Amino acid sequence: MLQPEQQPLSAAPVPSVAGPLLFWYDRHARALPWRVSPESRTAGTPPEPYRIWLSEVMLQQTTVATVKSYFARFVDRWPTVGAVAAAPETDILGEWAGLGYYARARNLHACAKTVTDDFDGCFPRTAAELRALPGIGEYTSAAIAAIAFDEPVAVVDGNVERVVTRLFAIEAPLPGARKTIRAHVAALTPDSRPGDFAQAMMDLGATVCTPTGPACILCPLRVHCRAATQGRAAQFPVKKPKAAPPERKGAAFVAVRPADGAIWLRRRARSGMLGGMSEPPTTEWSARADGATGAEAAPFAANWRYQGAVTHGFTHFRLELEVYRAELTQEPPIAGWWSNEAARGGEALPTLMRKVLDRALADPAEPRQSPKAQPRKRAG
DNA sequence: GAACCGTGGTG
DNA sequence: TCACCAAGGTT
Repeated sequence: MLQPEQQPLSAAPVPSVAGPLLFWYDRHARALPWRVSPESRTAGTPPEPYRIWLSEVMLQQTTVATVKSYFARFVDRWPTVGAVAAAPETDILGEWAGLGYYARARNLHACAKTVTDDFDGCFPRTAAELRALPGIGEYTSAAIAAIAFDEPVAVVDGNVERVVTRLFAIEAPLPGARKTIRAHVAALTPDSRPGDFAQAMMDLGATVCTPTGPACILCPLRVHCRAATQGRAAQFPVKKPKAAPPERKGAAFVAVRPADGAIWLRRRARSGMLGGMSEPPTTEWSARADGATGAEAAPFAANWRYQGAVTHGFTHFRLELEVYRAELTQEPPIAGWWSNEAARGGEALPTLMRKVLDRALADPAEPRQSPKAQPRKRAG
């Protein structure tokens, strides 16, 4: 059913977009570690499905700049999907630590095992089949199918949404406008070079049709773009406003073994926040008013001393954790393990927990304001 | 649909 | 300081 604010697809500049966009892409495509250049592609070098899959999962809600170093370490350590499948899940989580959205890492491992066990180590070649694999949704299935296997499917990510809402000056707010956007992309996608078309749309969104200050003067599509024609590009996409995230509060307890400075860690539940990742023992993270804090909330008795608090912003709430420290000569009466400094770089510690450890181990003379976690250090 | 799930960069 | 954003998926 066509909504009043939607334009009929017949009004779309469909035939003239793919040509100039691919012409632009052949000259301005970004060089990325998982990408085969347009020239090599034309010369017959296909992209490796394994590298496309891995990069696409890492790139979910994550910037190219952040992904590059993680991608390099992953493919160096696990060169094939079979190698990922054969690795213990804790190793995958350890290599993913700091990248966020840790369900991606668990699903990545599950997906690798499915591809290895049920598909003889070869990724299925259609978006519909890929869509059934763990961690591969609407976007990622289309992206892999188009880029690795030349299937002409609509690939819609945040970049494409921005480009399309500007091209057609779509006034309806996201996420409601997604169906309309998808229909436009499907109509624009060519049967020839669908993978390059998808990557070209995303490159355009990342480098020219940017969220703020779009460089319309450099855009190969500006003559087709309604928003640019009206001088309103930066006004799109329209988004539904979100409520401010609530605050939660809790406490973290860092037990230190004086002999070698090792710290007692445990593994979080596989589901929920930071699922499967490592941490020093923490309380539940409750609403700010009734959060369990103070040394009384500790999982076992010790000479806990307050070391200051750390704050951390998650997608849907902000957290303040009080940090307590105690020296222990005996093993604590709860499940876990000692992790010394040499082992700590390889632990699956999320950024929040690295902030907690930094706070707990900081020199008491240091000011307690610095909220940044130290950059991740790795053993070996 | 909407809530849940991380983190780092940027204005 | 803060709000927004980034190659989204699952429940």
